[in-house]
Amino acid sequence: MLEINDAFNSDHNHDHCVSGALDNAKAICQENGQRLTPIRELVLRLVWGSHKPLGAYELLPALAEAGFNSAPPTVYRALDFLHQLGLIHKIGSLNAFVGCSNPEHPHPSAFMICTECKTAAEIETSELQASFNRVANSHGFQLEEENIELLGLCKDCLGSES
Amino acid sequence: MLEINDAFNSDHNHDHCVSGALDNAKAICQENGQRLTPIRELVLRLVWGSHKPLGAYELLPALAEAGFNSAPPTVYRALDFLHQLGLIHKIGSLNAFVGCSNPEHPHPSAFMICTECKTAAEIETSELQASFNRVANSHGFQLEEENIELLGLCKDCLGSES
DNA sequence: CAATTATTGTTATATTATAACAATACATTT
DNA sequence: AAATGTATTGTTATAATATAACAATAATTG
Ligand SMILES: [Zn+2]
Ligand SMILES: [Zn+2]
Ligand SMILES: [Zn+2]
Ligand SMILES: [Zn+2]
Repeated sequence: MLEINDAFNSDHNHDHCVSGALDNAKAICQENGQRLTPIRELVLRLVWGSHKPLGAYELLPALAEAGFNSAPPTVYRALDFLHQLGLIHKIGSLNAFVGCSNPEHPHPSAFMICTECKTAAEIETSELQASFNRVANSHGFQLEEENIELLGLCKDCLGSES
Repeated sequence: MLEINDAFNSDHNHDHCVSGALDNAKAICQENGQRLTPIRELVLRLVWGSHKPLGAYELLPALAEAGFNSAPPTVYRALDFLHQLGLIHKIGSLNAFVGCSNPEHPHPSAFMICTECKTAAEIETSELQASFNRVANSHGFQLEEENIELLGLCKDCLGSES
């Protein structure tokens, strides 16, 4: 059962993604005794504005519009906070951030990323996990974190090629 | 048969890695009608100085010492050249580059990376490939490139913990 | 040799990220 | 509520990573 979020389904109700993410964030902050301050919530909303990973500097204008300080440390602090709680992932090859679809269950960062429309869809890795563990174990490597990026063309972009 | 290079074997003869990499580079440049100029060869040697990924700016001093121009574009051009021929990989989460152990056979970038000693050991992904293809196919995704990073502690660093 | 192309040199700038410290807001104790 | 300590945000400066643009040189081709 390989699951994925709805990122590549252009018909999905994205408001559900956002409201779900906000609900998750509130619950997780609660559990961890952390505060989802206005800045943090705004940054989370902005990151969840779409399923396309956003760079830190792309968030600054919206912070300014909302009346907050919009210097880099402000947004990086919020991103670090959200990242540490597992509410967002960082896509290393893009230097960009995207919302986590399932923060209630901590898991590695694993995405299919469309190089055309830039959409990043999170992959459920439980099946892959066995393979990774086998590779690691066979070399005495203690696996602690994973960054998995599958790059290519999503269904929609394949369909609309020249 | 999961294979790996000798990166995590501290006893390995690293001169073999370097000379092999140089031989491969010369052959591949030949086949592709490209020139392994002195700058490009030096950058490749520097990247192969160890199995620890190096940032572009870490290479500049050595370029200067060797009498070359040592401005960023020089090293980025050489890195881009080597990357396009598959002679080196870029580790996205580190913004750093490491030599490819098997450039004769183009393949995705896949590494185990020790967060303690910084060594990056390339993983043979043919077994994982089936899983990745299955995930991609099941979502109509046309897989074109992969960046796989497994982070953790290598055998040696596990053994010498406090 | 002349013309063309590839490579390198050079200067400037764009992009991404963090350090350091001050000011404010929040929480806790009295 | 006032005092205290902690967490968060504001602010300025700078570090680290990467590219744009054009000039100069070297290599290749005709
Ligand atoms: Zn959505
Ligand atoms: Zn996630
Ligand atoms: Zn070696
Ligand atoms: Zn390789």
